[in-house]
Amino acid sequence: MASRINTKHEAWAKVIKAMAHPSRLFIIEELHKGERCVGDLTEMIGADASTVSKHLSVLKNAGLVSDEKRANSIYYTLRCPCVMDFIGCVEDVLSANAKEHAHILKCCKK
Amino acid sequence: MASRINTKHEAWAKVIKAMAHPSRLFIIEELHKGERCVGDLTEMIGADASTVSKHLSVLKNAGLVSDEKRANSIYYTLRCPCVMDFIGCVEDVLSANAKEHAHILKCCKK
DNA sequence: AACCTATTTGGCTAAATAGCCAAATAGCCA
DNA sequence: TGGCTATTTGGCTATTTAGCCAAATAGGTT
Repeated sequence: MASRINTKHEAWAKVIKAMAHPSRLFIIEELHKGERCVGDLTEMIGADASTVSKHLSVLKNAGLVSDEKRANSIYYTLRCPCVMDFIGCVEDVLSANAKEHAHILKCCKK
Repeated sequence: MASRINTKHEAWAKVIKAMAHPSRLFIIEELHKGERCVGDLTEMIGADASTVSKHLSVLKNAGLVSDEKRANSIYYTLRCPCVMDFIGCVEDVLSANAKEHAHILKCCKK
């Protein structure tokens, strides 16, 4: 049978892949609070400015953020704040994992 | 300043990274409809069984799916169906991208 | 026990990604 | 213009990932 993976799944993956990095999730979380410029984010993340810039360009290419130049800085904005809603679900997954782990420990102790 | 990236962001990234692949998103979508065994998914995806098995183990390690052996097959289940809700938001991002792209084309034509 | 069927693991290669440094660029200000 | 600040790009290396094949494993069945 022909593969049922199609462009739709690839498009989804592109966006989700752009989110799949600790620094980029930090950026998303931070931008959810409000726009930030590259320098601020760089200082908060504590990595090389070029590294942060590249993370921002990954997010921008995926359409997750947009940028605007003002004064002598570039300000980034989260385009679809709904992406942060997803984190709640991710936390559900993590707490389910933690619960299961605790359960396994409990069983083994007996 | 010390980095503000912490374990939280790494844990989030782990889960999201596990989702960030077309085949794995297909699997998630399919499991959202109901449990499926490896053979069924393999046929639908049209890749090597070992490849699909590895995708499933990525999802399982992230805690996104669980498996249960029954008869002579292993059935996989989506543990937190909420992950599919997120796709709606991803679609929002994609349609915002499409809209912007159309807008740019329109501007250039003039 | 020997045999199936279903699934996983190991080994390999090709491709993608993250991060740093150094250099280029862009716009502001003297 | 020349210098300053902020940001991006290029180049490199180390690491991770995807996918295939072949081999191993796990249970059920005869």
